[in-house]
Amino acid sequence: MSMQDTASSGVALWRLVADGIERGIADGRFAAGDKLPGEVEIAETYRVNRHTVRRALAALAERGIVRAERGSGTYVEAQRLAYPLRSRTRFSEIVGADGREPHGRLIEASDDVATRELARELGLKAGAPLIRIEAMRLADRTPICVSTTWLSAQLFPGAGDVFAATRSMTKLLEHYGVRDYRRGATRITAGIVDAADAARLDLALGRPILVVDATDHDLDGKPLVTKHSRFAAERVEFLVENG
Amino acid sequence: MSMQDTASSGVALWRLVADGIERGIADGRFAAGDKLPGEVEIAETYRVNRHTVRRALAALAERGIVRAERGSGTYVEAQRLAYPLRSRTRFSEIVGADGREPHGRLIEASDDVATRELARELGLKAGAPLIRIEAMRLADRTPICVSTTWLSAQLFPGAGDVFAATRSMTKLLEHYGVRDYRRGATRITAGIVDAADAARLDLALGRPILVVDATDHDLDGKPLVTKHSRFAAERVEFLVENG
DNA sequence: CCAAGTTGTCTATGATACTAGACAACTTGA
DNA sequence: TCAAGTTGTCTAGTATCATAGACAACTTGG
Repeated sequence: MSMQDTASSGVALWRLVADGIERGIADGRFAAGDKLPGEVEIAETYRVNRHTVRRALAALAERGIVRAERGSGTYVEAQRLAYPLRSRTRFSEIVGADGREPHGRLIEASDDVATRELARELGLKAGAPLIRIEAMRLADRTPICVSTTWLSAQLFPGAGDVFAATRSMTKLLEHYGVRDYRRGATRITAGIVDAADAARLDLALGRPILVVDATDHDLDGKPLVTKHSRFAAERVEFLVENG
Repeated sequence: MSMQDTASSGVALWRLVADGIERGIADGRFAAGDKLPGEVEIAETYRVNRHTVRRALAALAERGIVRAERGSGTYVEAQRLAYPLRSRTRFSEIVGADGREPHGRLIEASDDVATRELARELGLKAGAPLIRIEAMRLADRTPICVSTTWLSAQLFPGAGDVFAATRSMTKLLEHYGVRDYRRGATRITAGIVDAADAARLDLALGRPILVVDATDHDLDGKPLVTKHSRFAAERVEFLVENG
C-alpha cells in the first residue's frame, strides 16, 4: 500500500487504522465522550502520515462513531444500542427511542423451500414454498444487523416486493392484514461474522456477532415469520427483563 | 476501490478475489491438483477485470497455493500440512518430511512475569520472571502458525536474542545445554483468528484457527518451555496416533 | 496441422492511496 | 492576551489499484 510496505496486503492503511480505533472503542479503551489522542499522536503510534489518520477518522465520523471538534479534539460518539428483548419488539421503535434514525435495506429476496426445521417453526410441511428475505437494519448510518426472514409463500405472495417497497417488516405484515404480532421464544448465541456479513455490516474483520433466532406469531399464536439475525456485537446490547 | 464502488471499503478488489479463491480451496470446492476456472471466467464471476484476477492469482502463486501453466490453466498446489502430534515433535522435521522448506521468524521477545497458570505449567512460583517469545513458523512461503512461548528468565537468560539468532526452539534449548526434550500433554481447541494473528498468518478474514497449548519437558520431566500456538486451520491437519 | 482456449506481456488511462510540507482556523489553559 | 495544541485545508508528488484492449506464446484435442 504505502511505499514502505515490502508486500502489499490489499488492505488500505487507513482501514487498518480505522479498525484499530474502532476496536479500541469496542474494547472500552475509549469510552463514549472520551477524547481520542491527537491526529499527530495517532499517526505516530500507527506509523502513518497524519492525512492517513484523518482518512480513518473521517470514515468513523461518517458512520457517526466519532465527532471531530476543530481546535479541541476528536471525541467518541459511539454508544451501544440498547436492544430490549420483549415479546413486542419493533426495530424502528427501539432505534427511535435511542434518538437515532432507523433504516431498512433489502439485500435480496428469493424463493426457497422449507427445511424440516423451518417447517416446524412456521407450522408448515417440509418442502412448502417459502419466501426468503435477506435484509439489513441501520441506526443512523451504522449497520446494526443483517437478518434472513422466511415467510410462507402461500400466505404472503409477493412478500419480497412488498418489503422492497416498505422496507419494514411491520408494514409488510400490515399489507397482508396482520395488525399486530408477538415475538415467541428467542434463541441467542454468539459467533464470528462471516465474510459476507462482515462486508454488509461494515464490521472489522474477525469480530463477534450475536445470532438471534426468533419466530413471530399473530395474536392467535399462529406462526407468521421466522428470522435468523446477526447483530454486530459491539454495536448493540440486548436487555432481558427479569420477572 | 474501483470506480463502480459507491463507497470504498479499504480492501482491494484483488484481495477479495484472492480470498474468495483461497476459501474455495480451503472449503474443498477446488482440491489439490484441480484446475481452476480460466482467468476470464473468474473475472466474470467476480465482475472484475481480468488483470485484477491475475493480480489475485499472482498473490496466491507467490504463496505457493496455486501454480499457473501457460496455455493450459492454473492449478491448485495447496495441500494441508500433515502435522503428527507425538511426544517428539519438531516443526522443522515435520515440514521437511512434507518436502517443504521450514522457516522461523521472531516477531517479538519481551520480559514477562508468570501468571498462576504459567507458573504451574513451568514449575515456578507466580510472579517469577519469564521471557516471552512471539514467533511464527512457515512452510515454504506459507505461514503455518504463530506461537507464544514462555521460558524461565533465570534458566534461560537472554533467550530472546538466542532465538532471534537461531530461529529454532530446538537450537535455543541446545544452546543452554538441553540435548533432548519431550512434549507433554497437548491441549487442542479451535477458535477464530484475531486481527493481529490474521495479519501475521496472512489469513483470510474470519477464518478458524487451531489453538494448541503444550509444555515441553526435559528427559527428567522438568518443564522447560510452555507454548500457546495458533495454527491456520486450513493449512494444517493434526494427526494423532492411536495405540 | 489447425482451431480454440489458455496464460503472459505490453501500452495506456484514470481514480485512489499515501506521503510531505505549509499554513489557516479554532480551543484551551496559563 | 498569548502560546501551545488542536482540527481543517491546500498543493504536490509517487505508488498502487483497476480498467481496457491488443497481441504473443503456449497447450490441448480433434
